[in-house]
Amino acid sequence: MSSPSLPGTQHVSDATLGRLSLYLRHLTEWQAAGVATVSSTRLAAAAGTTPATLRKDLNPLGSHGRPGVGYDVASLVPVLESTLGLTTAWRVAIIGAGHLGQALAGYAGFTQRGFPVVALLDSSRALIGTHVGELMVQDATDLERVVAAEDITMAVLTVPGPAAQRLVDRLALAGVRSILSFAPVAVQAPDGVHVRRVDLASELQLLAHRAGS
Amino acid sequence: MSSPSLPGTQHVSDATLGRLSLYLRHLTEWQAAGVATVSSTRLAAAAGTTPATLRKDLNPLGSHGRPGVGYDVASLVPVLESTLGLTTAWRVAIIGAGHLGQALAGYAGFTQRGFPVVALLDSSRALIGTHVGELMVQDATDLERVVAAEDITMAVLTVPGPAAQRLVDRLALAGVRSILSFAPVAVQAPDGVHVRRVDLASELQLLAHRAGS
DNA sequence: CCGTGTGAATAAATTCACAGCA
DNA sequence: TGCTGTGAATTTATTCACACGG
Repeated sequence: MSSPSLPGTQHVSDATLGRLSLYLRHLTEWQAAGVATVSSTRLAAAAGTTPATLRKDLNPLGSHGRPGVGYDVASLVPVLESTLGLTTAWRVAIIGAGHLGQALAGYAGFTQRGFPVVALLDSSRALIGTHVGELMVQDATDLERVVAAEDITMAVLTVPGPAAQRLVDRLALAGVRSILSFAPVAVQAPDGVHVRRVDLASELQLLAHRAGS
Repeated sequence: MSSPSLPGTQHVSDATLGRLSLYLRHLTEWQAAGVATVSSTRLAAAAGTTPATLRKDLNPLGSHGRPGVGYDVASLVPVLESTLGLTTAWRVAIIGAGHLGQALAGYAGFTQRGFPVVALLDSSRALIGTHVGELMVQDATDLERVVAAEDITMAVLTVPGPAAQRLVDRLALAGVRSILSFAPVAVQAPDGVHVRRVDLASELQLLAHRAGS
């Protein structure tokens, strides 16, 4: 499945990407506050990691730090944005307008960080046609039409486990290649379609284990 | 009931725990369906991992599989529940009654999997006193009193980044040792207090990167 | 002096391979 | 024959240590 790294596109691991996202968040904050340079020690502390890890993370993106000074904030921000794929205009659809789906539709964090939610779908008669914030819940039967009409490039699945696989199949067929699923089941997707799973109850169980030991 | 009499709790990694949670989910489903035994191949497929990894995951929990047959479902379920800390009665408070907090308060998945939400707090005058499902939003100023009165053992933080650290400090001081934070900032906690961070926008950025490469 | 960039060392997680039991 | 349990090998991630530039 993994294609050899194309010239210019160094491989960046998932663990690293998660941290890059945090780095970017702090850098934009500091950029707005007028901070010009930042040392690896300071940025690492803000992101909850170590200076060594941070430098390793930033290394494959090119040299944007000056010895004795630190990293140039203004120079680093666009590089991170580009690496994280924020140069493309993403358009997100949320499938499943239950509690979680409605909340994510109204969650300002998504839009703020470059992922505007432009459609909300559900299969329940009771929900279709109702309004959640500025969005109207659309019929999940029309998934393919909505994806095309709204130019959806990313989907968030907040549906019960059993419904997830079928929706992933339909989304993939409709051309959506990035899917974030909250369903607590493993799903399969064709090559080129990326599914990432977040299991909230699982996170609580992990905490429960640690507290018990 | 029969807690594993092995005195030393073997170390189980975070990566493994995340998978154990998924295994448990499928096992309870199959147990209800009357399935008696399951092979590592089948369970691994359902959880989206490999048989070898699954056997390694289950190994430190003791031998519950029989060669040539597979794992005994009824025997494995309680072991996983015990390992994941589901034998204690957890009581969850959600701090922050914004979109995300309200959704999680009404999210059935938490209660279903052993983590009932029994309190919802916020600092906004406009929200205090309003009802979300069966819960009334309480004043975050009273955090310490609510933790004691409701016997809170776990907290979910759905507050803006800048507010997170202060609340972690107060929760730790009030005796809460397990915290799940949705704030996109690193927080520090004293020894014995576990904080796990989930950054939803970060998950989308990870997908965005993969799609761009 | 600081603080970056990076090779070397260490630690962790995953995969392989196979002996042995039902 | 099928499938577990587990040591060994491999891949991946993190930490250490230090040469070199401002």
